[in-house]
Amino acid sequence: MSTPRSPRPTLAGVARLAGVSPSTASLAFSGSGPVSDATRERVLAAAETLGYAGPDPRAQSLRRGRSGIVGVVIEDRIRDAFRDPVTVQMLDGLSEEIGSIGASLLLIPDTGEGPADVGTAPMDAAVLIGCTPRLAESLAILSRRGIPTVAIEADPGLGDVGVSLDNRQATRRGAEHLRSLGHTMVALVVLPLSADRSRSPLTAEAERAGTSHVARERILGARDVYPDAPGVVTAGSFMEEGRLAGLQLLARPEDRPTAVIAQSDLLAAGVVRAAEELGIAVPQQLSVLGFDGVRVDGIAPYDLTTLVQPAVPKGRAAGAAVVALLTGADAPSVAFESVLHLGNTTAPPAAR
Amino acid sequence: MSTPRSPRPTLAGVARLAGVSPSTASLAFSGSGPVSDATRERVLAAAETLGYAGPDPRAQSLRRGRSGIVGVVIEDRIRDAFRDPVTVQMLDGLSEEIGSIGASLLLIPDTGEGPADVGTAPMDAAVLIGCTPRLAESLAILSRRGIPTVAIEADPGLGDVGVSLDNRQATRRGAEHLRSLGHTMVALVVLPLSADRSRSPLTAEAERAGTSHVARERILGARDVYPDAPGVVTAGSFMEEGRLAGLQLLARPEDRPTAVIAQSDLLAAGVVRAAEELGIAVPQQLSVLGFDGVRVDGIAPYDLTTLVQPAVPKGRAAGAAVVALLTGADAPSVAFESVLHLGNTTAPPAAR
DNA sequence: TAGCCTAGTCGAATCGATTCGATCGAATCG
DNA sequence: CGATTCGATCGAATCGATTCGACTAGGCTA
Repeated sequence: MSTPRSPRPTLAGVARLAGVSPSTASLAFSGSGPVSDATRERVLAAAETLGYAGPDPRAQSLRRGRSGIVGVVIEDRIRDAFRDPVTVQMLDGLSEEIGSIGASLLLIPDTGEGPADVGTAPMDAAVLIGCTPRLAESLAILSRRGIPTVAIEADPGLGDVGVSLDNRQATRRGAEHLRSLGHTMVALVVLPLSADRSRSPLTAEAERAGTSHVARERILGARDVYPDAPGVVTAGSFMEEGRLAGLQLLARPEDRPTAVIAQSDLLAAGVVRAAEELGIAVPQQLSVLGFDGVRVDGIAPYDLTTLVQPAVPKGRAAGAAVVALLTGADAPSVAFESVLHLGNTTAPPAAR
Repeated sequence: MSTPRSPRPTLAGVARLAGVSPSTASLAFSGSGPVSDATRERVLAAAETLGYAGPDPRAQSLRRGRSGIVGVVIEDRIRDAFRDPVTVQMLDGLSEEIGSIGASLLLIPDTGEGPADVGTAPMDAAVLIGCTPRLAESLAILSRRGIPTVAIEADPGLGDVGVSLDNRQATRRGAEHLRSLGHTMVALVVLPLSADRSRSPLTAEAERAGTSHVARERILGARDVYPDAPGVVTAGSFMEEGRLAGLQLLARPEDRPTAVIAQSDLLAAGVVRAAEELGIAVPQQLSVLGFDGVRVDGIAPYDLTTLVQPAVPKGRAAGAAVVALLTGADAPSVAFESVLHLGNTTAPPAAR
């Protein structure tokens, strides 16, 4: 009659109804202390009566000093970040791993302006994916906030823990494969080198000015074998970009390469399509090498020769590092290796 | 000397150093009250000295009763959910819209078991994407927690606000287009009908047992025009699935359809590829109709005839609904309409 | 010069749970 | 049978900020 019932029941209310103290009620819910079965059931029954849905996570995270949230800093537009299957697979591995401690992922688009989420979002740890533009700034903010960070394929040394891939070495291995087949005229199809994503020829200048660690390393690996290979910089890791690059590289028969090293499978698939369009047989007249080893949707019946990187394990490793950082365990950086998968898109160059 | 400096500075510490009360310091940070410039600067300087990175979001959300987090309930595996470009685009629109109130997205994989995140994750509101299997249960949990929900393309009536699409009508319009071109032998390539995703012929039984609202509606739309069209149920919205379905449908020349209604652009693109492989010319010998109108990567130079749905606006609408729910404004359900885009993958059937 | 208003600041209560140490009764042990 | 121990429960402090009402000077009006 007199008590105006509060909109949401609280643990205190449940405790009162059950005739126990709030501390006991808390114990009954968390199961982390000795509580008699009778009491626990009384508390649970009271909760049922009141429609109490469990402890408020906000209060929990204040008191516990932990929110169960891991931030993932991605480039500004979700739709761009998630078009890359490797990113998605990593996220999947990451989610799986941190799920084991009951944490979940908060998406933090790293737009320069706006409500600077990197600075204000609640999280226990953050994972940064190497390709974000403002990586260093974001890291600075996070470190000031005292939030541990894991950096995936960023420049070495960034973040509390790094997860890296043998981009250069792997590409070199792929290039060596092409060389061993006898290719001498090889062209590169390169991932975006910097934040302003625009299509352009791969010039020495563009190469120097590039900020994408991954793209640079993969160029270097190719250059280890083919120091003078020309190339095209794309505007993103999409089949369509690969196709455009392919059309451009294959346009003039007189200086047409006999092999293309693409920096991603999507780009490679696009090059294959361009070749199809131009009536160039793959692999007889053109070899195409990819990178990633994701099941590219829509390239069947080809089986891309590519450098298979362990995308899901990479994500899992990042997740494990997060868990380690949060539990105070040792969190060593990890380096992953790619494996050359020999598909049917590479072959010796056509005899001329 | 005597005060063991606490690991992380707090607002109270900053206030003490600045010689003001905590309340004033809070005002200085949030800017929501009258504070003299001199004081504000003193507080900011003190924060700088102490390395204070701003109010703790955990405490803020407890006090404010709001966390700035919007949950997105997706199917269990991130890598599956995000392979669908429509989902990703919706997410993008959603993120954009809720970003306007400084909220960000928490990914909640809806696995049946495990730490039931739907029940424990902190969030101010939740968005459910229609295709999740345990939709009803999740909604029940959320409602008990008092968390407002927005359901995208779920069965009508679910969630506090619904965002829907004219799946049936749109498909009907597409089918009518095919009929007007003169097609009589039409086959369907259908999205997964239920949680157990397996390839199978589209039987009346499978159709009845289906739980996917979207797939069912799109079938009904096609049936409005072609009541007896045969079909194939795929295991997911992927090109490869479309290709497999296409190979199957087009295998025997004697009962080969002259047109295929695919329930997504990816499936449609796969059907086109299958036709290419079999030497069937599109659109001369086979018309293909898609759904979604996403820029399918890797289908160029075709321009798919498809029902363009406003994916990003759908996400934005969901975001706007969330904002409305949180600000107490009116949050009406929204229905979106698709537009038939006439590309170059449909044409009159070949004269025989 | 009395009266009033306003900008600036402060105190104290509050958000909802967790957790440590204390308490109390009963059971066990010698 | 007294002392010890253990299990169950409770009190009270605490996590870190926000916010409402109260209070104090000045400045302004009449």
